[in-house]
Amino acid sequence: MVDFGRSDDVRKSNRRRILSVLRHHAKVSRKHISQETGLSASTVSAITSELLDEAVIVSLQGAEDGALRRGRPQVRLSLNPNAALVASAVQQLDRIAVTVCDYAGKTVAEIDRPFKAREAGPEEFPRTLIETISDALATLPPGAGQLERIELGVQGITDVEGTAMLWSPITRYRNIGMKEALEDAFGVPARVSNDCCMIALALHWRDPERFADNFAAVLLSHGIGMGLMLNGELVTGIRSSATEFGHLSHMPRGALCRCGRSGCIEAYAGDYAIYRRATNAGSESAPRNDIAQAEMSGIMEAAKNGDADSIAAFAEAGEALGTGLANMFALVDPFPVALVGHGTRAYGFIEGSLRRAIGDINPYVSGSGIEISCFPDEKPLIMEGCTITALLELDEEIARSTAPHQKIFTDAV
Amino acid sequence: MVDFGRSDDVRKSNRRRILSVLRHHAKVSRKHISQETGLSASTVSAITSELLDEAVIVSLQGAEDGALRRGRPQVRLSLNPNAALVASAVQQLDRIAVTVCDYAGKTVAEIDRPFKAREAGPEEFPRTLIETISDALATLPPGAGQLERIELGVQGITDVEGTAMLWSPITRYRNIGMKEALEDAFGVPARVSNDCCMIALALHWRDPERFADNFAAVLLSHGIGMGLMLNGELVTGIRSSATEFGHLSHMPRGALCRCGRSGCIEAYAGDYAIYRRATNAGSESAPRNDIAQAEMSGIMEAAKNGDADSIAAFAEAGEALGTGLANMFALVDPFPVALVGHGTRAYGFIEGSLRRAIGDINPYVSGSGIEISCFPDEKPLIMEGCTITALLELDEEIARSTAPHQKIFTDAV
DNA sequence: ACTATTTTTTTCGAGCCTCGAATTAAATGG
DNA sequence: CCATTTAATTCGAGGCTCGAAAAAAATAGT
Repeated sequence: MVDFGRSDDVRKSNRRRILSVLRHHAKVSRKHISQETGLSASTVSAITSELLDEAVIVSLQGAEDGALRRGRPQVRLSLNPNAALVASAVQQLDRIAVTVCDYAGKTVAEIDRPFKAREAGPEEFPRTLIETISDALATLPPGAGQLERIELGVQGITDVEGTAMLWSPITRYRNIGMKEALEDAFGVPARVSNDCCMIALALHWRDPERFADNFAAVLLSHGIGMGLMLNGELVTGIRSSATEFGHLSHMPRGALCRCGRSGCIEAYAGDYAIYRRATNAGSESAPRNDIAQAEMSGIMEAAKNGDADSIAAFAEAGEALGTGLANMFALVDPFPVALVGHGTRAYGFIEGSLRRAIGDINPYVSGSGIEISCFPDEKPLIMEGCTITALLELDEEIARSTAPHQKIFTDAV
Repeated sequence: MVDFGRSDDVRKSNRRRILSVLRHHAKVSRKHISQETGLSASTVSAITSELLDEAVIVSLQGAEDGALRRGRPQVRLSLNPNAALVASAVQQLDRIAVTVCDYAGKTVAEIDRPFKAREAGPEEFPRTLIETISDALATLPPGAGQLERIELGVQGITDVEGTAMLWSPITRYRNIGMKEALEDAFGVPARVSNDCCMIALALHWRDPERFADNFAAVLLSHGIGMGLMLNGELVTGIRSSATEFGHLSHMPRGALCRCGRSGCIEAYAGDYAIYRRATNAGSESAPRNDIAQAEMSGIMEAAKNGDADSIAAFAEAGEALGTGLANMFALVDPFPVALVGHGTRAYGFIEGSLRRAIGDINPYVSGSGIEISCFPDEKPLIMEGCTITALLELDEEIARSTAPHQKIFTDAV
């Protein structure tokens, strides 16, 4: 329950709703906002003129699209691109990417450069990031808005407050603080989030029909991650970021996981697990962490040519994923699933056993009824998720910052 | 985000907050309410006098407790017991219990009588319930309030709307509608909920320190159930009621579960599973569903005397439960756990392997750090959960029903 | 060219609601 | 019996939303 008592909280809430409409639709008239929110035309008029004064939105003259109709034309309103800038960043095993977007969501600068995470010391993570963001900002023309927020997506575990990478597969260092360094460098709020959570937010934003209030995004990569949305809210841990789907127990006392335990889903479905099984290396053998994409392609090729071990490797991966999903479905009923990352290239070899495991474990669910879609490239999704997160936070802040309404009276006639 | 636009929504919200304070503390002064809610004294005065007019609350004269202090004494306010009645019911395998409480939460009538669920036809479930509630109401003196709500707790799966028992271990019939029959019979809103959810709510209400915003209640009985609270909200399925914790996969292709699948947690930790393992009956043998408490006590006795199979039975149960809990902890970080039901009598035999499994699977969590408490008797908890649910719904309805404030002017002097 | 019509947006007054200040109420202490 | 202290109520100010009326800005028709 929202905690509000005074009546200007009503104004804040209505500002929020109006900004939300503007965030969803590029150009909307006051009329449209009024219909969408259920607020009266007078209220919409009052709030939008406030937002115009604050230069949060702009009104677009002319450029009327569509048939000319009789009557006073609707004035289209839009978020003011120059109201702010947000920086989104993705730090991965081998690359670092930064995107700067304006307040209307358009990308205005992009950098994607190599970064050797394994060889980097703990202080290099924030430092490289600060450098890259600075470089991206330097490319902007002087007229652009001010940077207002930074959002970073990384693999691994972060704390719910978004201050640090508690653990990440891309480095052996723990507890690398990011938030504070970024905030000190740029003087604006920053957060670090789990990549899978960002992917889920991006999908929810991209296709709210399919990825509505309940769905999961599963990242199939060297490891296995999940971003889970339930009731329209991202599920995070109580203290740490993510639903560690990859480390659910699939098979007690089973295959060795790179986390050191046995029988995790990842120990069957991660790249290293598939590689290990396909090369018949024994489920207790140490996970390799330097498997090239070409090697995975080789296994797919072998499977295509009927190699029994390769086929079994993918089948066991599918079974582990399916069992894990079935467990999720037992907890909260079935929901659509997005598979993301390069692991989806082998979807053809995985799907059968995955669906069988879902069906096996939960007979109330026809295994084939689950909607599964694949997105091979995770990076743009992570980036999009970071951007939308930053923008929505900004919207929230703007909605809340309602200065006491002051009318200015002048003596002049 | 709460959807509110008009300013009387503020009043509704503040009514809600004041009612919430009154629900938590038996006798509170306006002063205290003002401090607790942060609302001004004048607002509290206005709203409480409204609530007094509506006879939702009463003001207690005299009966001052504590030291007499200088100054005008605080007037204690309380919820008006006669404002309403709510009926709570628990329908189990062998008994049906009904409790009627007044609006202040005091039990005013109770019935607990035998009911043979296995032999009952589908229509007997609502019918027996209606009879028992009627009988309970008949014992009340005429001055008592009006029945306003009915809340039923049952084992098994219900739909999120609370209309029907979709599946329950106490009967072979599916999809037994309860809500409509009860509403038709008594003319007030009714709901049917999963028993474990009610247990979780009761614990949250009883001991908000220990069972705060994140915890789980696990029912150890013939089957295994879970009520899960995250971020202060009960987790339910998308369509059906409950976190089917008992049917998470513990061991793929493992022991036969009474649900027909293999390897569920319940197939290791339910009474029938412990019995099966202790009697060395083979993990594929059909579950017995008529195991008496005495038989379970016998197994505990045997374990106490060193019987290897009995000890193994409990140890395997603990491992299955621990693995399941570790999976939950991987999803949302560790949280306190309440074990509920007669299965907790064997906690001494279960704890070791349970904690080992938690530690095994999640090394970040010292297995012994998880707070586990036992509540052998589940029935009063289910009942309490039903009552508090009904009362809170009533509070919500009363908070919302703010008639347009009408001052009555009379001509008389 | 000019007026009627249509549609959108703004302005204005009424009605709620909360708050702080002032007032009233109800007790104790000397 | 009056001063003091604390609680509760009353009253006016200010903010907010809403509906009605007015103003603005276009087209349609003569």
